[in-house]
Amino acid sequence: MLEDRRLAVLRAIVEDYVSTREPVGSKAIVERHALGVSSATIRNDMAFLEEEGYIAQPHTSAGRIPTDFGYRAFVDRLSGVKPLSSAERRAISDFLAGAVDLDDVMARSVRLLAQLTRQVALVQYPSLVQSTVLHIELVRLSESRLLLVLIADTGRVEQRSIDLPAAMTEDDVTSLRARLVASAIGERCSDLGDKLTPLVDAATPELRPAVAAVVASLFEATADTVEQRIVLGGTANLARYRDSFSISLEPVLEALEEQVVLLRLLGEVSGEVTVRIGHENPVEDLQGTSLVATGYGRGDSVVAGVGVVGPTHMDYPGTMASVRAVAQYLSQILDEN
Amino acid sequence: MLEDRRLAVLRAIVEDYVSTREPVGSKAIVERHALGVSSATIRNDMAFLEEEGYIAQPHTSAGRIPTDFGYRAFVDRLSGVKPLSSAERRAISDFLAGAVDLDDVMARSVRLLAQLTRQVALVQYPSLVQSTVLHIELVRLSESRLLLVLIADTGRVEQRSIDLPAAMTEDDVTSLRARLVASAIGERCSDLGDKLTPLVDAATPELRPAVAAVVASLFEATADTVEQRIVLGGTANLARYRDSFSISLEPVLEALEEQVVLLRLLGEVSGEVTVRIGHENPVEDLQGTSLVATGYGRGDSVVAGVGVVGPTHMDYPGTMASVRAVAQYLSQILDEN
DNA sequence: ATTGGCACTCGGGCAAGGGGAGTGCCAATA
DNA sequence: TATTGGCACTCCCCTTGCCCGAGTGCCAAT
Repeated sequence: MLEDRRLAVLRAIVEDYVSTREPVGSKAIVERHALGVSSATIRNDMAFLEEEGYIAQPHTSAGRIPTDFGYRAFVDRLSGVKPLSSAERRAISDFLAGAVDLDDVMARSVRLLAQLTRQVALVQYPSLVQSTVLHIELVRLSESRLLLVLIADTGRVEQRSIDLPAAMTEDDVTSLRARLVASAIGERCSDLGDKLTPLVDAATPELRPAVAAVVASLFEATADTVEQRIVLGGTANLARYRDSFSISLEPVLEALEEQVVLLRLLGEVSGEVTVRIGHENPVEDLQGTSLVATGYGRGDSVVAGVGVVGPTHMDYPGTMASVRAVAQYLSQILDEN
Repeated sequence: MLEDRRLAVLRAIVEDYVSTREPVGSKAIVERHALGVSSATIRNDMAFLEEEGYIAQPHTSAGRIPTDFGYRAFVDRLSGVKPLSSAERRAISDFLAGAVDLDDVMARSVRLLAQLTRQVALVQYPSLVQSTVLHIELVRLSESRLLLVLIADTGRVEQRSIDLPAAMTEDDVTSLRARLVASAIGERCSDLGDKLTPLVDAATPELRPAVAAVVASLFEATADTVEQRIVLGGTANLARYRDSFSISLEPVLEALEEQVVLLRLLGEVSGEVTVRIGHENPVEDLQGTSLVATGYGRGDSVVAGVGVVGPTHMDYPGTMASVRAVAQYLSQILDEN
């Protein structure tokens, strides 16, 4: 009861601060939220909430702002599910329906998510490790150079050009291609190692180095350290929050340009929407920001992540709804292929 | 003689302003540049330069800053060629040498250029229109879906999935693939139209719609309106210039996220390094910035552009040198393939 | 054409002061 | 015990006024 009202006060502070970006005073709460008590009571509650670490004062005689801990409580216990309007849902499906290939799907998604949330959006390409091989193609560029193309069932296409240790004839290439196709198609990319090493051993001595080079290249292309790609968009939205980040936004922009950092951010997504608030963030330069992310994939398996980075004082319910919705549509598109 | 000194004064103003980012006064010029005249003389020259529109005063009793027109004169008549240090050249070639495929080359180039110039870098993928077809692959995803893969000699790989109007058997696909390969390989992508329409007419009546769909998709993939891709990097560098842009940097970031805008910027590059200063810029939101760009390609033909966007008070000689150098290395890499 | 001298202008920095929002505490009350 | 009105207090922030100095434009002299 009393506890309930205190949480209601916390909710009011979070909501008001998110929308106005200014410290919230006891009087403002009484005016904007019908809590049925006086501002003095609110003040008592606020003193309590501050003691517990949910809120803080920028300086004496200013209103309160939520701490990271306060946002955490808000997200965990106070924010209901905020369904998207049907117009928004329509916009999403329309927007993604027109995509012609995977690159296009990724580009459109990131743009869409940035628009919906008005924040920086991240979308990860489906992981190769989780995919199966749909097709492998070898193209002979010259007598000692090959182009290797790997097509995965998730729509990803990887290419590598290979400098051969020894010349190969067109016939050599054709036969190798046939053998690769026979051994690899339908297999998981992560299993390619086991499936393809026999090919090297089975090759004639003079071709063995060349075959080894091709298999190694295929390996390399599917190794989980390199194969990850993340696109990001909506960085312009950061500029709108220029003064919201205690520090300047340069380190934030810098961090977001590092693929490694982005991978860490989206590395641990699951089927649920995950929220990392401020200091909970593993990346130091992003500890003034929050991350809302989730995974998408075919059926149950998560093949990649999608998410949003923004100021800690973001609209969590709305952002979570948008991220979840985009992830659902991405899963759906993947299923259709 | 007198004219010469006035230009020297302009050069001094541009150089000092670029390095300090503060209005340059007559006394400062006398101190930092050995022009052999007094500050009063410089003042007279400055009054003249201001009248001619080369420089301006932010307010009475402040130093002068160059106008766009002043920068233009500086670039056209005053800036010598600033050769890169051999260390820089080495860094460039080392940096680009490790790339495994075209995507990697593009990603590394943009990163490199952003680092060298400490500004926002743009690199355009080689245009398909200018390329020839190296290989075409058709993969049968299901009985009514195909994946089309087009490999160009510039290293570009385009993919499209196609919903067929009618089912095709594996044999149908194999034979169509053979015919496509026979007609298209070695041709310019822009000529594909002429070369492939006969295939549609030659197809059996029941397959004709399917063949038409494939050819249309191939068309679409090589149409010059869609096929352009530009990567950009180093946006964090914009934040360092936060206050340099008269306006805020949000519109700049926004403009840079529009592919259409980037295409306009790099659309008219030639073999020479081109500089667009402030208002000379065709994109309204970027009229507070300058563009330094050039083309790269195999031999004489320009297949794509590369460039840098930064504040008008940038180090033009240095930036031009970096852009030119990166373009040269890109051309070289293209040649090797 | 160049120079030294001089009056003038204007922006930015600094201190002082008032207004106001918001707080904490206390005594009174249901 | 929880709530409330009242009140004194604190500090931020905006405004005002002021001075300083950098930089200019002009002029008379060379």
